[in-house]
Amino acid sequence: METLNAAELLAALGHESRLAIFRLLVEAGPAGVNASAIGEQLGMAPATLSFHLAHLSRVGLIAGERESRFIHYSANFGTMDELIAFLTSNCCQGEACLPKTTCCDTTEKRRAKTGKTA
Amino acid sequence: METLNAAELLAALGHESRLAIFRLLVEAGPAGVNASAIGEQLGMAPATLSFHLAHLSRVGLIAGERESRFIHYSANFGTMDELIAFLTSNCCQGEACLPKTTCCDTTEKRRAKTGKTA
DNA sequence: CAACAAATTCAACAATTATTGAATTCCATT
DNA sequence: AATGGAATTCAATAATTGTTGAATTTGTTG
Repeated sequence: METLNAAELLAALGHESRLAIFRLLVEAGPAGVNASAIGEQLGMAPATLSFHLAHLSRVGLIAGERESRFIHYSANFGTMDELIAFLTSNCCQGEACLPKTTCCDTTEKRRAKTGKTA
Repeated sequence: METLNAAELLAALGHESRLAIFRLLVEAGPAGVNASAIGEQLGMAPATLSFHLAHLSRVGLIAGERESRFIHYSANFGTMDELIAFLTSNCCQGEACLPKTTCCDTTEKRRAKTGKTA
């Protein structure tokens, strides 16, 4: 990932409303949440919500899929993955400096659950 | 970490110049880099650079320490750690969805090097 | 097809953020 | 204490981004 692209993703998440939307979708998982339900939970006006959803979609952090009258939005975990990889890459010329990321702890927990080693 | 605080950090990183500064400092490691050297490497005017350094400092992503006439700036890895932890927490109600973060790969590599298991 | 609900788009305005030349502060050296 | 370099602050301006009511599109249902 290039710096310009990563900056776009970070800027998209760097707004309280958009971050709240994204976190909601991350916690909701692949099933997704429809726009009006998001607006209701976060107390956002429809037009404002659409503006932020469009922004997050444009940069590829979320995606919407129409299902009858509703549009279900869900987080794009792959994009998030790439962003975190970019942020932590080439850290400290290979020296240990990020020893306790919860990201890794979470992976540990997942392994403990599933029994898989990779 | 709260959403508001995380959004501030992400917004700080969500600007191409500031992200470039931060990445430079992450790669430089704890030793840090002085302001004019940063400006030279990234081709930024002094006043512009100061503005962005102040922003990154204010939110706690970097810190500057004076050494004679120079001010050495370095990345605050702890803050970065917390941010990544926030972004990846409560993901998908505990289901696996971020299986291949380089963050974790890097931890693996580090363990392979040091021989430590935690 | 008329009525309604979900969601977006539009347009106008408000608010915030970024850039930069000039002035200033801080420190070391002579 | 004067010179000069590192870095910041200031002030004015430029540019971008966010908000929202009203209008519009899209799809469902009576």
